[in-house]
Amino acid sequence: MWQLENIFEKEISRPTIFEDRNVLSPHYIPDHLPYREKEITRVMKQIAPALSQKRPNNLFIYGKTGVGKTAVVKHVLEKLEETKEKYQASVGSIYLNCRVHNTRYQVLLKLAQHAAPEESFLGLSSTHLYERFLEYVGKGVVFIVVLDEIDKVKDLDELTYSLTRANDGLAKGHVGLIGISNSINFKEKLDPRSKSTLCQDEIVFAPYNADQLSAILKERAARGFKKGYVTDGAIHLASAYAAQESGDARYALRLLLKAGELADSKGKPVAEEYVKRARAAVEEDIVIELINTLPEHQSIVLYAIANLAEKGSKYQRLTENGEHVLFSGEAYEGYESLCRSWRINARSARWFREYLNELEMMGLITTMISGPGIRGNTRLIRLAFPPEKVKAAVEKRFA
DNA sequence: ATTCCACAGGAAGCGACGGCCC
DNA sequence: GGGCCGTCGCTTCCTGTGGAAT
Repeated sequence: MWQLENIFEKEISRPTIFEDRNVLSPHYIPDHLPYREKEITRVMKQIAPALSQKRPNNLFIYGKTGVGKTAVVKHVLEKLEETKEKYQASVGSIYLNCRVHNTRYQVLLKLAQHAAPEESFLGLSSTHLYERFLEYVGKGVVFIVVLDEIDKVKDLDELTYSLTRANDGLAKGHVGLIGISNSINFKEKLDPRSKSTLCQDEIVFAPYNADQLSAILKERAARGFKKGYVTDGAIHLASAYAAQESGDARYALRLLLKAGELADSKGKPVAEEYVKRARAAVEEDIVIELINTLPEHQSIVLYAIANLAEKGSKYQRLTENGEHVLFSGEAYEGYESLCRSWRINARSARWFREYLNELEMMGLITTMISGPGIRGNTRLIRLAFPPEKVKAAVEKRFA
């Protein structure tokens, strides 16, 4: 008992270089969003009519991950809530992430629950939920619905239809829709009608460049770490890395946080070397995550390749720069025997080739076609990451 | 030049599954 | 709730390709 308490106390009282770790978390929404002033005003303009009980415009927001789409919209919603208090406007809003609520029913359920928080909607049809929501809006409320990752909704056409139809059927009150997505091609798949209602206005968020990322990181670092515990060099390096990776601020923050953790365990300020190590660590986290979500047979194929790459074989060749490569035929044999020992039915060779293509697309392996010097027309496979790490990740998944 | 090898990847088809329609 | 249709994941079959062996 005593020991346990002491460990807790020790952990708590241990000196740390962090001032407030939350500021560095990807979920944190800062009050100030640098380089997004234009976007903020545009979003505000679209929904401003709501404050004078008029119908707001629907809006579609597009941009790659980590460019501040969600942060901007959440920020605007907060401002909207503040302002409505002041003007006593009858305005409501809800933010939903469609990865969690990915059907028409689930979205409508959240809307109904928002409309009548004390009621239970267990076992009710989506029509009923919809009616309940309309009843609420019909009292003269202007309601803003934000659907983040809107491309994840399975029956989006039906959902947008319901929500826009609400406007036609109501004498008082309006519904405004804001859709957020990181894939622009997805809207081409939409029914033309939902496309035209949803995309009344569009905003495209551009990726951040290295200087902008640097400024963002600096601002966060100033609040996340204790004074003087982050070097400018570290910040510049982290932003440079992230700028290469499609200007993703979330990635930049992840790097900084990881570098912070590494430095913290040594009680040293965050310097460039920690950022470098953080990049490797973050990269590894991402790869492990990727392997964890791989379909069963793809992970077995990967494991088989790692196995062969590790222990080598008679067919194994070396490229000019001395790296190990495998023949696809032999990799298939390895996969087959692995399946046998794990008592799993192996897929056909044809499908195996398809798996190879997918693994290559995910960057877990690289392949090249055999040139002169090798009999036949085959692919040479090379693992993109150290075999031990790949094997460990697969084993963890399989256990 | 011809045949053989060791595959790549397209085409067709098959069974299971999910959604939709009456 | 049963019939139908589209799609997914997969197998089987097949033609193509590029270099090696003869």
